Amino acid sequence: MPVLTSPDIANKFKERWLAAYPEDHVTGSESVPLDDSLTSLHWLQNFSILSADPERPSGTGPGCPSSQQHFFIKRLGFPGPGTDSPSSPPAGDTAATGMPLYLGSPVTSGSDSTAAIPIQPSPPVEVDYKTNPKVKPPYSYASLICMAMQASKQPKVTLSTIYNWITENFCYYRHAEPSWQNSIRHNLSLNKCFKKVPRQKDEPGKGGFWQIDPQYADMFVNGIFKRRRMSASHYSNSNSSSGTHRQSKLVQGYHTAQNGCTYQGMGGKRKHLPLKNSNKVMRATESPLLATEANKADILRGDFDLSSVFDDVLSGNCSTFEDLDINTALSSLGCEMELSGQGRQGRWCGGADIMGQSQHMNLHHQSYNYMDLSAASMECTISMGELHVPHTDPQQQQQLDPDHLLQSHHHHHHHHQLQHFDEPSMLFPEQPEEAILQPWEEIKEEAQAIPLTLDQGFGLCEGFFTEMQPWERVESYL
DNA sequence: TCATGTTTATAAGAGT
DNA sequence: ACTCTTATAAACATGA
Repeated sequence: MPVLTSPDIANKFKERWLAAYPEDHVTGSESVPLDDSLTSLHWLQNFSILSADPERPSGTGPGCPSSQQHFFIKRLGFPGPGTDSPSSPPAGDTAATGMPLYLGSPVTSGSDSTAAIPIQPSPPVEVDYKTNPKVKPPYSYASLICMAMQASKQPKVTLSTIYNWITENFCYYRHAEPSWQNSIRHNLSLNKCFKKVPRQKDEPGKGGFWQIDPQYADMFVNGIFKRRRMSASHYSNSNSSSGTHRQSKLVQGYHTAQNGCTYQGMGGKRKHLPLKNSNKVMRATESPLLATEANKADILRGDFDLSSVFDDVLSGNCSTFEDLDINTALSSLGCEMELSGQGRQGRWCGGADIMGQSQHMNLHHQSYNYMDLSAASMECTISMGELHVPHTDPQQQQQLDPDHLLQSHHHHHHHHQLQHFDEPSMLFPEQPEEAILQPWEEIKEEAQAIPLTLDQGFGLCEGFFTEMQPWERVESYL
């Protein structure tokens, strides 16, 4: 099958989008000046778009994903379903910032990535992280942990589960010296985003369980850690207790509180290769050329830190509106907050596991809507309706290029459909005790965590996109 | 003994 | 220059 490169996809999508929505024609050069926090959500949102496709063949077994799925899995570099191979991430992880979207073996030429989007300065290449032991996945350890937690489908996971998932999905770590496990443990211990759940006394087994600390749920956006570096003005401008509160956490230094959920999920742009093997290990993060590409891709994917936006809004720092299509952001949140009144709760990490793979988690009827999730840091309860900035306001409505519209537009038109978050997040399972799976109920986690399907692994993160309409599907524009 | 978990130290890339 | 963030290494403790 033909494999489309990123520019190909973008261009085709753009063309078809504009054909369908000529009113959305804006100058492509006016990309949104997203700050760094807005450049790191991508892969999972993309992932969500794809995996949210209700018609996507679900039985894509190992090695036989649907074409689209395959493309995106490859494209996103995320360990996909089952044995599908992880491959180049789309600058999702911080560590991926500035990295080539593809690395490794060339796939397609991208020669017809034409005018509209002059990206992809170098031939796209692709890395199959699942089978390529040479390339270190550009995900931070925190992100890896996070992925493993998501993939496990359990509210809490053991260390070995995390190990197993990582080794299963990233060949690099299968062959790497085990020091990376030390780093994983180090991350779990130091990063306050991760919370240890002690094993019950009468429960056999070793070690405790780990989960995302709900207190930091708002730092966990769409399945990845977000840790944007706040500007000084942001700090000073934030006088609401909410904003201040959370920022006070955020600004905790790594050395004073390395734990302060300082991980961005998107990993740092770190090469930092051990001398002993730096010559053989190539981390796919080092193409300055493609940093721009990555940013563009971010925009293309409409990735931004919604929680940060939301936070900004609530803290009265509306400067963000100048940088973001707030409607997009808010819509993306599924944000008519009335949803809480339905007893259905939203969450930052979306998670409508629409395909009903929630057998295990149906026990968890914890109530996390957006407010709940961020209750620790945001004390006001404001209807999102009040926050809507009329997107007829030319000053505030950001000029989106068609690529950006890829995502934002469907939010504009369909955010009302994104209000349903049927599935409680398993990542922040601070539900009433009786609702929590007892540790011993952790079902064969080692065996189960590995061979995940796309949906199983990441349905959790589909929150914003779980109810995509057919027209919303990317492939319909390709 | 080994797996797990905590803590300290250090290095380095990148942002401010 | 300084700070933040992440990676890496290592010492040490604990418990099965």
